[in-house]
Order: sequence, then structure tokens, then C-alpha cells
Amino acid sequence: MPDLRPGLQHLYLRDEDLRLGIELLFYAYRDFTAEPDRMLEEIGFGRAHHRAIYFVGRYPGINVGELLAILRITKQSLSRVLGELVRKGYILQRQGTSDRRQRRLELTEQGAALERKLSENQRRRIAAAYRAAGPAAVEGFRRVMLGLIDERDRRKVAAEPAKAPPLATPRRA
Amino acid sequence: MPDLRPGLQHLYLRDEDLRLGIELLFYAYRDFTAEPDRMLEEIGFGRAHHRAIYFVGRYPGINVGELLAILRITKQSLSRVLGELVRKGYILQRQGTSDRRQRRLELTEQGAALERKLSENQRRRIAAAYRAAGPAAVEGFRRVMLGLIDERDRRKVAAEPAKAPPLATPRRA
DNA sequence: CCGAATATGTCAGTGTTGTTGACATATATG
DNA sequence: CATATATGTCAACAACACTGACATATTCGG
Repeated sequence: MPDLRPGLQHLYLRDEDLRLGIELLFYAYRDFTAEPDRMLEEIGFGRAHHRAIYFVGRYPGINVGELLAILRITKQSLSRVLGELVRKGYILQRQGTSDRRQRRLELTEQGAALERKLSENQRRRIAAAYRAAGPAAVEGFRRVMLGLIDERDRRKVAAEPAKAPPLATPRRA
Repeated sequence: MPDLRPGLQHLYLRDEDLRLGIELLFYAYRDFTAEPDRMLEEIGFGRAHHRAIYFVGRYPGINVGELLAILRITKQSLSRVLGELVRKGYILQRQGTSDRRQRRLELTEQGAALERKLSENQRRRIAAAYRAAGPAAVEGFRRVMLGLIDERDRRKVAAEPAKAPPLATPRRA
């Protein structure tokens, strides 16, 4: 059922255009994760460890609830992975200062090193794709990808890290 | 280690640009798969079933080896999922004509209906993102995404379905 | 201050999806 | 005919998700 809301832009979208979008996401994600997965396997970790390490590195001092909101998994799932990372010395937990129920997470030096190693591969792949496609394509890529993300997360993802206040918890009713 | 091959395009890539690329892929894939996953759960299937149904619908008559090459999983993993789909009447297997060792796969009417239902959600999401971003952005999106895919699969993904000879012997015109 | 809500953690059980390794059958091919 | 290929199957295992129940510490509102 083609969603042809006539008030909006009319961009003629063939079924093949949409199908290609689906497949691009499948193949790109498949290949984007393959190499880090292989590295992780060598040290007995999996993709879930990578995600946790990545986002703790991205938002130092993030608390557990915020990390759960990003990953969209249950606390029991995260707990297993996070516990392992803490026990093996990749992540530190410190009690929050303003709210002492919170555990603020950060990478140890070892954790930061692993994060760099894993992400380096992905950065290289992205850099190569960006260079091959050119700056205008990169801008288009961003616009489309943002449009694929749930509306409630778009702002957060698009925000520059400097501008992004580390996810401060606006506690509401 | 910034991959600054000086002979290529120089597109100034900040660390944030690459980081954003990583995150766009994570968030977009997370949200792109969430709704189909919920639907699949209701009928006792998972994402792996979706993938199999999708690609069998995409390449009617595809054989097992070709499907394995796309999914990049082991035959034992595929076998479990495929067997279930066959037993429950979503996929048909027919012996190949030119090579009778092969099992050519296709969707039953029930399988095609499920495929449409699952993909409709993803098509809608892609269509919305494409419309919001505009045609130029869509072209950029494609270029970057293709660049992220392993070189050996780029041609196949980019090929129009009409132009794409269904991977092997086009038994079905 | 007290009770409710919140942030986090843990135990136990379950399901999907991936893996490896070994082995079986049918068919194709040189 | 011997070997390679396409597929299937059995068994064991691991990663990572889930639900449900319960525990503890802390914050917050009335």
C-alpha cells in the first residue's frame, strides 16, 4: 500500500527503490559488523560487549538507565554484559554524586583501548565510503538515515558531542 | 589511525563525522527491525525467518547455496529456519531441473502474504525517510551505503531486479 | 518523617540464532 | 568409476535476547 500522502513531497517511489533501501540496510549492517565481531570473538566477547563499550566511551559517565534506553534491551541482558566488562577491567562504575542510586559508567584505559581497536575498523570503512561517495552524498546519507530513526531519538543522534549535554536525566512524572 | 591516502579525494573527515556514521547505522538498524520483530514474535518466528522469506521472495527459485552466500550463516543455521518455513507452508522447495541436487526455493501464497506484511512496515519507513530527505539525498544515501558493503557484493545489490539474472539459471522468466 | 517511586542488581528459566564437527545422500563431472 | 558438489541432519554449545520475581539503596512528595 503506497503511502502517497498528497500533501507531502511527491517523490515517485517505485517498489524497487524501497526494496533497494531494505537491502542496503541489510548488507551494509552485515558487513559493517562482521570484522569487529571477529575481533571480539578472539577475546571471548560478542557484539553486545562492543555496543556497551562504544556507548560508554561515547557518553562517559552515562548511567545504566540511559544506556538501556539507547540499546533498547532489558536490564537483565545488559547486566550480564556489563558485569563481565566490569569484572574484566574494561568499564568502571562509580556511584552518582547528585543521585547516589545511579551508577555512572566509564571506560578504563583498557576499555578505551579496546573501543578504539574495534571502532577503528568501522571508522575506516565509513571513511572509505564517504570518500568514494563525496561530500554531497554524505549529507544525503545523513538525512536519510536520520529519517529512518525513531523520531524521539533523532535530535540526540544528530547532536554534536560537544553540544550534547551527556544525556542529563530530565525526571518527569 | 586516520586513513589519509593522499592520492584519493580529500574529504576532511573529523572523528565526529565517522562516529556519527557508526551511530546512524546502529540506530537506523535498531529501529528498522523493531516493528517486524514484534510482528514475527506473534507468530513464533524471528528475524532469521524474515530474512529467509525476504530473500526467497526477492529471488524466486534461489537455491540454498545462494541464500547462504547472502545471509552469511552456516547451512545448519539456515536449515533450522528453512525447515520450519517449509513445514508451516511458507516456502516451497522444488528440485532443480538443470542440477537436480539443488533445491530451488519459492514462497507459497501464504509466504508471499507474510513477506508483504513484514516488508510493508519497512517500506513505509524508507518511503517516509526518502520523502523527507528528497531525491538528491536518496542518491547520496545509496552511494554511501553501497560503499559500506563488501566490494564483492556491491554489483549484485545495486543491480535492478529486472536486469539481475536471478543469481543462477533463470528458469523462471 | 514515612511511604511510594526510582535506579539498579540478581536469580532462574526460556527461546532464537548463531557456531563447530561429524556424517549421510543424491547428483554431477572428469 | 572416483571424486567433488549440493544439501540435509544430528548433537552439542554459546551469545544474547526475553519474562517474572524479588532485593536493596536512595530519592522524593505529601
